[in-house]
Amino acid sequence: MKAMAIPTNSRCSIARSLEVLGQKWSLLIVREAFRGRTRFAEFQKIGVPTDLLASRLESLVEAGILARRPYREPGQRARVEYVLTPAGEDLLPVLAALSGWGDEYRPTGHGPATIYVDTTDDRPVHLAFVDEDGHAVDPAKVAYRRGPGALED
Amino acid sequence: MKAMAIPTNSRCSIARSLEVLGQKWSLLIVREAFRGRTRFAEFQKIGVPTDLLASRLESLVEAGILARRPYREPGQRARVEYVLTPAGEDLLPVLAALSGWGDEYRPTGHGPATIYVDTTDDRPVHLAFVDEDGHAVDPAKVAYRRGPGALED
DNA sequence: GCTTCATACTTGGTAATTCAAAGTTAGCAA
DNA sequence: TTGCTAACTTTGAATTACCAAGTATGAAGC
Repeated sequence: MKAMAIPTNSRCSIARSLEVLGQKWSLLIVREAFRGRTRFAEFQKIGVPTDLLASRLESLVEAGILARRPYREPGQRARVEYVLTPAGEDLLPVLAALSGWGDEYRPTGHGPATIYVDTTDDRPVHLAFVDEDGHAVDPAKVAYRRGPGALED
Repeated sequence: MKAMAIPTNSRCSIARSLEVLGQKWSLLIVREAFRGRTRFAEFQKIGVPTDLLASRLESLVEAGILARRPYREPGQRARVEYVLTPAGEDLLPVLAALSGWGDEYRPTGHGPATIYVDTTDDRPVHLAFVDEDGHAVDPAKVAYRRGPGALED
């Protein structure tokens, strides 16, 4: 139970997100959480060393991405499992962006291992930039600009 | 000039993307490239140690995200700079997803440092899941599913 | 020709992080 | 009291990151 505080000092929201998510295994643990995994032993299957898994779960809980939830199997002692919080659920676009890019530029030849669907009708959806009316815009026309919170440099 | 090969072995496209992008500083270097930075000395300003910067630039070039381009300032020797390739440009959704999440869940109180705009009319855009007709769908209804390239487990 | 300068890296030493494997803890059951 | 299981800790070696200093290249000025 060591400190492990994650400082939040950058003006850049990408850098701040990466303070939590940029550590090795963090996003893969979140991915497993989206796949319905909740328990230490289940997360372990992705190959993360157990000491790091314990440390990353602690960071993700501290960052509000996962929440500890007690559970008890019949005839077993009480234990804890880890479930996505709303902040964790909102990481789905990050995973979708990474998998979309990986499918396009680092393909395996087996097709995508993950797809994203609208659960109301099971139709596939994908990430896109949309305008204020909710209509997709040409991604080639989208640019990165400085916002109100940007510093000079 | 050492080897630095990046293996691509995972069936998961998120893991494959992270083989390149998950290394420390990689995504921040890409972010700077989107801000128009191209030169070693410019990238250095974000605080990355020079040995890592050299190593990351090499990885990003090897991954096809950046390309080396010779240039020459008047009265100076020929040098190289680093520009985004199409594969690199297509990382914009990854940055947008990370900054969107960071703005919401790790805010600074100064407003977003980065916004994304449609360059045809300068109107703000944001990332969303869209259906095949290009219409935004409720993000709470989107789920992660296994695709054709997934392995059993 | 020799020195100076700027940019783009290397190198060397140290600190921090990651890894694999083994050990620990807590409570339940036989 | 012993064994069992899931969830961690600990240990020590390997890798990676960090910082400061140094090197390489070629143009320009003297």
